[in-house]
Amino acid sequence: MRLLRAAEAVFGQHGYEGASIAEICRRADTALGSFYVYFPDKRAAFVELVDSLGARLRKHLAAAVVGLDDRLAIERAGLRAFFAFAAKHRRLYRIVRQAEFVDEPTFRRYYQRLAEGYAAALSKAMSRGELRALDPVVVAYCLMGMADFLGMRWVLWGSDADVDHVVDTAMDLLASGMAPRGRARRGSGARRARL
Amino acid sequence: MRLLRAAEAVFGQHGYEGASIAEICRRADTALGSFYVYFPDKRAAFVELVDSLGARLRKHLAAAVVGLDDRLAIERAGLRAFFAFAAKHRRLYRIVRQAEFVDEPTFRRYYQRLAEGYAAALSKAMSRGELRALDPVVVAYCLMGMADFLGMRWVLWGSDADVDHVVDTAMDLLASGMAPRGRARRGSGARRARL
Amino acid sequence: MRLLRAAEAVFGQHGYEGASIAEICRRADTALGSFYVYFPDKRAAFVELVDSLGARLRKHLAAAVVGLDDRLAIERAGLRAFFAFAAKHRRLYRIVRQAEFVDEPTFRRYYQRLAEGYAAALSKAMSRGELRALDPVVVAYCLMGMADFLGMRWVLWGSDADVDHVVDTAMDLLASGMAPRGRARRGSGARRARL
Amino acid sequence: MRLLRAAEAVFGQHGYEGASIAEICRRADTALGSFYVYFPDKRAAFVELVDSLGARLRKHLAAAVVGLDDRLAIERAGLRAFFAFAAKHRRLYRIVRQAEFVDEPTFRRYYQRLAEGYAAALSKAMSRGELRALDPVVVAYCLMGMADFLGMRWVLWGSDADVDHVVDTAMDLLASGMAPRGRARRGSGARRARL
DNA sequence: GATGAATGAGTGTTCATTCAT
DNA sequence: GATGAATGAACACTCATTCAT
Repeated sequence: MRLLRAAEAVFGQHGYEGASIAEICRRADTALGSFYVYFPDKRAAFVELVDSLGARLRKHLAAAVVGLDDRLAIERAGLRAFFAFAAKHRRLYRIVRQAEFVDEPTFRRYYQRLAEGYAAALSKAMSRGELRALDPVVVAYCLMGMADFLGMRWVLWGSDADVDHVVDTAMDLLASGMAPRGRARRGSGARRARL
Repeated sequence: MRLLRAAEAVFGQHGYEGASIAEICRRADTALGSFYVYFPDKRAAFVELVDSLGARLRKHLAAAVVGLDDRLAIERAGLRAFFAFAAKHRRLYRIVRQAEFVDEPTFRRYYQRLAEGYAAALSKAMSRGELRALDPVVVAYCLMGMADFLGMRWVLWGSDADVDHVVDTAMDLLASGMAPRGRARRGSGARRARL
Repeated sequence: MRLLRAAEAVFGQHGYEGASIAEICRRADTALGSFYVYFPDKRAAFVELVDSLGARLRKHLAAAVVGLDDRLAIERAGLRAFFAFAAKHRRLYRIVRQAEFVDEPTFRRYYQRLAEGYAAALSKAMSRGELRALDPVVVAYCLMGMADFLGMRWVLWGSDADVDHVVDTAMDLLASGMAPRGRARRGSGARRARL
Repeated sequence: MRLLRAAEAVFGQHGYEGASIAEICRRADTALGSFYVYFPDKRAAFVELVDSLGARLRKHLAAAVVGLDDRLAIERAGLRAFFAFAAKHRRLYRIVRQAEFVDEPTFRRYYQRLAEGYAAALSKAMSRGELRALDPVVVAYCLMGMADFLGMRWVLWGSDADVDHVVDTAMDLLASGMAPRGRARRGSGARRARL
C-alpha cells in the first residue's frame, strides 16, 4: 500500500521516534486521518513494517540458496544474499534494531523466525552428516550474529575491505575454525576465542 | 555521579526517547535544572553513558583474560565475561543499539574500539602461530557478532538452555568449524554455512 | 480570528516576552496546539498583529481625512484620528515599539509604510503650493514623531491637559513655526528649537 | 562599575529579555553571584542603566548648547547633539523603548525629566519674546518626538539622506511652520498637517 | 565581599490521535 | 473510505535567583 511504502521510507530515514505520521502521509500523498483507517497506531505500522521486512528477508535468503546442496555453498550464498539485502535496504535494515524499544515481541519474533528456519536446515544437514553435530539453535544464532555484524561493519558503514574478502574470511573461519591446520583436531576439542 | 547512575537506569528502562530528563532527575533526587549543569543536553548524557559502558566492558573483558595464555582459554573466558557483563547490565546493554539512532559516531566508536583491541590480540596470536592466519579485523567482528547475538538470546531474553551449554557449543564451533571431524580438513578449506 | 484577537489582548497587556501562548489560547478558548495550526511561531503571530495594526491605522487615518482638502484641516483631522486610534487600542499601540526587538524588519515596515503614504500626500500638497517645499519624507517623520510622542504623553499616559488643547497647540506650531509673529519671516528662514 | 558597563553592552545587544545575567557576568569577568551584591534584580540593573542613560543624555545636550543664546542656534545644536549621542550609543538608545515594558515608571521618568528641562528652557525663551507663546510642555514633546523619529530613521536605520539635510529641513519646518511664505500668517492662524 | 553549584518554575513547541464532515 | 482541523498531554530546555562556603 502507498502508506506502507511511505512509512518504510520515513521510518528508515528518521528512525521510529523521529518519524512523524504527518510526514508519512505527506509522502504517501494521503490525508492525515487516513493513516488511522489502515493502522490503529503508529506502532502498528512499524510492527507491520518489521514483520514484512523479516518475511522479505527470509524469502530472499531462501531464494538465494535454492537448488544448492553443498552446505558450504549454501552458507556462502546465504551470506552474500544477506549482504545484498542489507545493501539494498540500508536504512530499513537499521530499523529492525529499534524494534527492541518499540515493541520487543516484534523484535524477538524477527530473529526467532529467522533462527527457526535456519536451525531446522542446520539440523537436517547435521543428521545427514554434512555438519558437525552441535546444538543447531546455538549455531544458528552464532551465524546470524556474525552475518549481522559483518553486514553492519562492511555493508552499512562502508568498506575499506571489499565484501568478497569478508565473505571469504568468514567462510574460512566457519569451515575450519580458528585453530591452525596442524593443531586443530588435537587435544580436547574446542580451542580458543575471546569476547 | 548520581545523575549518571540515574540516567543509566532510566535510559536502560525506557530507551533514549522514552526516557525523560524529569525522571532521571527524580531518580537522582536532583532538581531538574541540575541536569544541565552537568550535561549540555539529553544526548550528551546518553553519549557519555554509552562511552563509559564501552570503557567498562573493555576493562571488564581485559581483566577476565589476564594471566591466561592459551588462546582457547582466553576466548572462553572472554565469552563468559561478556555474558556476565551483559547479565549485570541487562538494561544498559540494550541501550547501545539505540545509539545508532541517537548519535551514530558514538555507536560506531563503541564497536570500533572493541574491535581494535580484539583484532590486535588476534593478530598477535596469529603471528605466534596459535591461530590460523585470517584477517584479524574480520575475525574480530565475527566473534563480536556471535557474542552479541548469543548474549541477546540467552542472557537478555532468558534461557531455556543454560549458558554453559551455549558457551561450550560456541567454543566448539570456533575451535573446529562446522565441518564434521573426518571431512573438515579435506578439500578446499572452507566449507558450508548460510546467512 | 479568535486567536488573533486574543493575541492582541495578551501581547498588549504583557508585552511580547511576557505574553504566553498558553494565556493567548486560554483567552481564545482554544487548545494549546491550535495556536500552531494558525501560526508557525509565537513571533509570527506577533508580526501578523503588528502588520495588521499598521494596516488598520493607515485605513483609519485615510478614512478620517477623506473629503477634506484644506491641508490644515487634513492635518488636524489626522492628528485627532490618530489620538482616537491610540486611545481605542491603548495596549496594542504600545506593542509596536517592542517589534523593534522581536522582529526589526516588521518594526521598520510599520513606520515606512506609514511614512510613504504620508510623504506622498505632502509631496502633492507641496507641488500644489499648499505647503512649503521641504523634503516630504523628513517632514513626514517629523510629523509622525510629534504625533507619536503627543499620543504617548496625553493619550496613553493619561492627560492633565485635554487633548483638544494639545491638538491646537501642535497645529499652531506646525502652521506657523516657533518664531513669534513679528519676527518669524525675517532673517534666514529657519529659527530656534533645541533637542 | 564593571558590571554596569557589561550590562550596558549586553542589554544593548540582546534587549532586556534576551540578555542573560550569566552573559553580563561573563563579560564583566565576574562571578554569577556577585551580580546580586550590586543589584537586587535584573530589572534593577536595567533601570539603573536607563536612568544613567537619561542623565548622560541630558548632560550631553546641556553641554552642547551652553554659551549659545540665539534660540535657533540652540535648537539646531541640540538636535545635532542628540543625533551624535544616538549614533554613539546606537544599541543603548534602542533600549530606552523597552523600558516601557520592563518598568513603566522608569520609562516615563526618562522622558519626563527630559521634557521638564526642555519645557523650562522654552518657557523662559517665550517669556523673553524669543518664541511664540505656546504651551511649552506640548512643544517640548513635539520637539522630542521629532528628534526621536528623525534619529531612529536617519541615525539608527542608516541614512540615504545625510544628517545635515535632515537637520536643516527640520529646523526650517520648526522655524517657519509648514505654510508657504506668502500665506503663512494670514487667515485663521494654524494651517495644515496630518498625523 | 565574592563565588558558582543548585534550584525549579515556566516556556515554546511537537505530534499522535480523534471526530465531525 | 477519506479528510484535516482541532486537541492537549508531554517534553527539553532556560535562567533569574539563592545560599552555603
